[in-house]
Amino acid sequence: MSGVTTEQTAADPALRPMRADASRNRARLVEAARSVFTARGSSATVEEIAKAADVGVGTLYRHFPRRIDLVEAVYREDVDELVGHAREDDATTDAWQGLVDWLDAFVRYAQAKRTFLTELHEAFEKNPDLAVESREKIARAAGTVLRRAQDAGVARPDVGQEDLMQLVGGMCMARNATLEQNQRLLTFVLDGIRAQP
Amino acid sequence: MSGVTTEQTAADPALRPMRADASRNRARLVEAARSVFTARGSSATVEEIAKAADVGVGTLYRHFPRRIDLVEAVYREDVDELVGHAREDDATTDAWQGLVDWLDAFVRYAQAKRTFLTELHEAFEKNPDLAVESREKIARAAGTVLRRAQDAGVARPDVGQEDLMQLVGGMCMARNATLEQNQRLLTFVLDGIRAQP
DNA sequence: AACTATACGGAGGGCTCCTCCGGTTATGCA
DNA sequence: TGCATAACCGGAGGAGCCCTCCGTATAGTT
Repeated sequence: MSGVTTEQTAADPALRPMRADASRNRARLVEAARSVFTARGSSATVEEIAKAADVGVGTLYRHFPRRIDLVEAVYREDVDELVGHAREDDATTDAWQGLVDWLDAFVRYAQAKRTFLTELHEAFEKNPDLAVESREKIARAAGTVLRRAQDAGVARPDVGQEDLMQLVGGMCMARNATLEQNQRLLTFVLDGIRAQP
Repeated sequence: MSGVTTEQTAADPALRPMRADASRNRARLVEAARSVFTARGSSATVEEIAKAADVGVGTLYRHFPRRIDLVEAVYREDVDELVGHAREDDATTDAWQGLVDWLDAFVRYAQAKRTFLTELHEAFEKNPDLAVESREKIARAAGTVLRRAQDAGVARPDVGQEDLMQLVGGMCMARNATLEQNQRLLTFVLDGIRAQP
């Protein structure tokens, strides 16, 4: 239920808006890919994904010429959704709660990333820009929510966005850590970041 | 030139020593696999490896039932060679030089590991024991060389083996770091560890 | 030297990624 | 609205790769 987005492939400049069915199918394909990758991991096949999206393999390959492009598309959506969280609650919610919510989203994102990490690593290998672009996007988002909390006086001013990423990112990268463990650890980090009255 | 080792698969207990040609072919296969994986990365095929070892694919599959088993074998050899370095220079060489040499070997090992990291991650995924066993082996070796240097009074006594691993391991995991950069960083770490007179 | 257990080799099966092209559908214009 | 055409859909099939099977060759033993 993410609305009808008339997005188009990043390659061609907007000569024409994508046809309605094409953009709908593209969205369904990414959604299906996320679902199948999460369920079957590395052994997910493109036929499976096409079937889950109610689409032929030909259509799939029109949108995503190589299997790895699907992985990339899913990952890009995940990253965009994560950084989107940082923009939404601009003035509506509490600054501290905004930080808490965003870090929680980050932990969930990192956890989800681990379910198809082998595929993702291959994507990074094939397209190094993907890694640096995503890292920058996320760093900017982290900076936004952190600075907002600091400006409101609820977060310690001597914590940098890099510190935050290092702390939380490293935490999530550790093997055999469950979502619950990471969320528990996150509360410790948050206690450490909160401004002392 | 590693000598004729009459090793056998880890699975079956020693009912009989491996036949000479079999053990020779096994060694050649691992050697060929290392070479081909290093050269072609993820796109290395088993046919290529068999040809490089002057052996048929049937023979390859007798020794390594699945492609991933080859990756595992190469990795195990690399780890064993690394921890071997820690034992060789027991009383022959200087304790400090022993530590330096071993850490240098470690950096080289980590660098080599990155050339086929996608494959390796899959191997860890399939066989989690491989990761923990290797980590323990390496940790023990690190402890050995470190303690020896500390007993000789040339390394600070307040540095733990875990600190060492965290420091050097984390350093090597960073993306786009060259062997030279890491070796430079290693000199800083060594300066920090050396006992102050 | 003969015998037997063990290993070798490579043709072929099955699966997966990806391509190609005839049929179908959406969009712009009269 | 109705038509022309450009864009899109679908699935059969090619190519390549992992892995199996079984007849042949060889090392080790008596």
